[in-house]
Order: sequence, then C-alpha cells, then structure tokens
Amino acid sequence: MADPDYSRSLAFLLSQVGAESAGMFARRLEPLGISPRAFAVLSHLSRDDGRPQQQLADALSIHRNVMVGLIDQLERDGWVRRHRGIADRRVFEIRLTPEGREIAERAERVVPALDDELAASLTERQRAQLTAQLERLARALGLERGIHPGLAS
Amino acid sequence: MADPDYSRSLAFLLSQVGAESAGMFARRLEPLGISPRAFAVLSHLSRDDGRPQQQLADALSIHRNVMVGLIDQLERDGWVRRHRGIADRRVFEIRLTPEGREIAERAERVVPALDDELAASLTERQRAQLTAQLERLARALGLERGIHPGLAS
DNA sequence: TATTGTTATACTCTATAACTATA
DNA sequence: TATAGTTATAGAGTATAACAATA
Repeated sequence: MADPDYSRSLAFLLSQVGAESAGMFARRLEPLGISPRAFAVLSHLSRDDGRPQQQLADALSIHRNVMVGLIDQLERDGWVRRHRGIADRRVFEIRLTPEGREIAERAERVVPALDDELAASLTERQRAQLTAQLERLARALGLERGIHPGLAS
Repeated sequence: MADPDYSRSLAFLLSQVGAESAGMFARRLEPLGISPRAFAVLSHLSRDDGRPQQQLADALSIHRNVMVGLIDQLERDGWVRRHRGIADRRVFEIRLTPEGREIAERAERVVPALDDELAASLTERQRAQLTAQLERLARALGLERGIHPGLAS
C-alpha cells in the first residue's frame, strides 16, 4: 500500500516530529524525576525566583488549579517552598531551595544535549536554517517564546 | 524578565510549533465532526478499504481496545461498516460507506490548505527546505511515514 | 493454544465550580 | 466585590486484564 499523501505535508511533519521531540524530552527528564511542566516551573523560577503561584500560572499558561498540584509535588520533592507574601498576605511566593536550583540547572542541560541529538543527521548549516525557520514560523503563528501550547490547561 | 534559554532550542521549537500545528489541524477537522484519530482511520481506509480492525490498529499504532470505540463512533456516524470476514470469521473487515468516502476526501483537503497557511510566512524556497529537513529528521528519528506518535496508545 | 474483537475496571487528567482568607 | 490559593466533583481518556468466538 502506498504512503498516505499527507505523510510529506508540512503540517503532518511538524506535528509528527514535534510530538517525537516532546516525547524524547519527557523521557530524558524522567530520570531526574521531573515532568515537562515541572521543568517549565523550575526553569522559570531559576530566572525569576519568588513569583506568586498565580503569576507562574499566567506566565506558563497553566491553569491555577493545576498549578496547586504541581507546586505541591515540587514542594514534596524539596525543590521549592511556599512563602506567605508580606505585602499581600493572600499570595504564596514560590522560591527555589538550593536543591531545587541544582536540579533546575541539571534539567536545563538536557535541552542542548537533546538539540545535538536531534540535529545529528543535519549539517551545521542545515541545523541553523531549520532553527531559524522554525522560530520565524513560531512568531508568525503567534506563539510566544518559552510558552508551550502542549502544557496549557 | 529575559526569555528562557531554551526558547530558541531546536527541541523546544519543534515541540512548540508541532503542538500548534496538531492543534490547528484538530480545530480544522472539528467542523467535519472527526477527530485526528478518525482522520487517520478514514484516510487509511480510503487508500486500502476493508482492512480488519486489528490490521488498522497495527498500521496506525493505535491500541486495538481503543480502535473498538473509534470504529463504533465511525459506524454510528454512518461512515464505515463492519463486515464479518468470510475466510476468517473472527475478524471484522471495515469498509467505507459512500458517505464515508466523501467525508474522507473532504478531510484530506484540509491538509494542503493547512500547509499553505503554515507556510504563509516563508518563501517557496524556505518552505521546500523546511519540509525536506523535517522529512530527513523524521527518517533519522525512526519515524515512519504517516504514523503519528501522538495518536499511539 | 493463539488471535480477534469486546467489555470491565481502575487510574490519570482535566474542567468546572465552589469555598476560605485576604484585599 | 474581587483576587489568590485551595478543594471537590464529575467527566474524558487510557491502560490492563479478562472474556467469548474462532482459528
């Protein structure tokens, strides 16, 4: 039987390769005991520590109800702690622990390693072209830097 | 606050743009009343009608237990029918109805239309390069033509 | 014994709404 | 009244195992 017509389509290839890339990323995070969503939170905090839960949820397009369980898990793992806000006593500021900062750094090293692995079949020039075109595409589609639609809820 | 380092990574961009492409595809199928999985089944049948459920499941990497509900729905919609196999009376051969063949053709037209929309911000040359590199990447990653890892179960 | 299709069960996710404490 | 965080509930989806019919 012939290959389906759509198997060479841009939409299908983007979706197919993207799902595989997301899967590879999740599998490489698994030994560290963190989910892709937990990665997003840890990485965000490592650049901007002490954000309230609500702001974290907004920034990552994750529903605040879901954020509760995420932070619960990260707190259980000892990577973040909730600190009651002083100016506004309704909020919990989320701060990385030293262990949390370390796991965030380890997790972020997964990204360039995976990039190299993904690009192994491409020349340096092809890799740079592909990255640039994907970024142009992301902007044209209205996707924001660092916000993954697959994590939204 | 600065953009995260990973926002320009190949892995992140592939995953980000891929998830958006998959979402756009699903939203464009929705008015036709079919899910991405139903699309995969209909499209497969339009090229190779009358396959048993088990072979459909294998070909699309969808678990046979899930295939039962999928075929139930397609049958309820009037787009396929189960025919008891003659040579092997255990199997149900799945055949498109005339209405099913028509909806399959309409659904398949969604793909080139979405491709054009996705590529609107690229030159013809860039689009061809991007498609070629994604296809090379898909083969290098061991992905098979027309098999979407996100549909697997 | 193995395979096809099916069903039942439990488990995970998620969406929605409602609650509390603060503002 | 509105907002931050939380909890409860129900619904969708999925994985696992087991079943009947046939090979």
